[in-house]
Amino acid sequence: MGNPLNLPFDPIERAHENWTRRWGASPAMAAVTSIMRAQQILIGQLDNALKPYELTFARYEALVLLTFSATGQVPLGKIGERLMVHPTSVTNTIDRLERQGLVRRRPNPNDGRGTLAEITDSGREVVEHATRDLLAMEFGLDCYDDDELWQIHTLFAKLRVNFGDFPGGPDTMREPTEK
Amino acid sequence: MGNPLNLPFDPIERAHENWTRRWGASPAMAAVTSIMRAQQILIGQLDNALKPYELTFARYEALVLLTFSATGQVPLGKIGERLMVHPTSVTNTIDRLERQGLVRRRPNPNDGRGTLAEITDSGREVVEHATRDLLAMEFGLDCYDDDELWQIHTLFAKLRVNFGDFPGGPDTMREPTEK
DNA sequence: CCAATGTCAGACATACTGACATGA
DNA sequence: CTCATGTCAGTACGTCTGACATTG
Repeated sequence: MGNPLNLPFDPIERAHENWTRRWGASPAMAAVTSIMRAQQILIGQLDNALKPYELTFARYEALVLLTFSATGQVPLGKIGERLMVHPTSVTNTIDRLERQGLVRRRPNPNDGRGTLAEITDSGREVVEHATRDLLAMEFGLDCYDDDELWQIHTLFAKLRVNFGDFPGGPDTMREPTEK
Repeated sequence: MGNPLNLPFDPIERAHENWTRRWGASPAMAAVTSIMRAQQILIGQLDNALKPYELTFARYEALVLLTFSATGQVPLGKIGERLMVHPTSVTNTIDRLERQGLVRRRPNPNDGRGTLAEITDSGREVVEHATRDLLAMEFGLDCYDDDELWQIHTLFAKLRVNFGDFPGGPDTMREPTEK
């Protein structure tokens, strides 16, 4: 349901009221539901904006990652790590990008087991255009000012640290310490 | 990838640095990526907690909605509306719940075209247990205090209003006005 | 021998499209 | 007649598991 609901009321608020009546207030429940819907809205907006390029947001992210590398080549394993996706998903994503001619597979010269994904000229071109489009729509977050966007980022960094994505602390977090 | 990444650095922060170097700072890009990862983490935690009951979070939500109804019956269309999912997804969800014996389909006596989903006794039992488990883990958001949870809810209500889910304004939003 | 890399097959969840039967 | 409700078939995408060949 990547379409606006157009309801006369807030379905999440409504659910939370019923919930409270039954099991007691749970701000966590309300928050989780909000996050789920937000993600659903955003992925819909992004995939829609990328449709002209026959990209999904996942494939777009992979392409962008490749342009960040000096050589335009990245081992598949590292792609999965950086994009936080499963190895088999990487295989799948690169398969599609390769079929579209945006990426090429190459044997990794430094590791006979490994494979590199290399972005093609066509891939670089597509990334530039797609990025312009996404920036123009502010990634679907145009209703927020920079302060709020930063708030979101900070808020969820906490969740990711708590989950174990990365250690947190002054070295990996943005909050400037004395340094 | 519903597992902790265990990286020595924050991959999102890293991506944002590269991004900034290439296209200029985009807090929206950082925020979107954070939201995506947060959702991925949460859905993993929730589905994991619900595994003993052979439920996904989506199916759990449907069950909860049914318990909110006085009669335990809700038309399929209304389920889709409240849970913000596609009609065909509702059919699918109810199919599975029915196969599990947690829900029964009944013809809608008030509308010959329609179908009601009715929760079974077994379904009610499962919801109670599952809910206890989810509350115990605070829906995966145990790293936040009530203030932060409320902040999340408010922040994303803005996005949902902006997208067109519901009108917003004092009647549908929590922010108390003079009334 | 053990560990890591990537692929493949298969299962599952969700979303969406288009077509359809039924009934309001 | 038109519109709404729900189902079905088919497609796409992403996740995950388990098995596997290859190489470090």
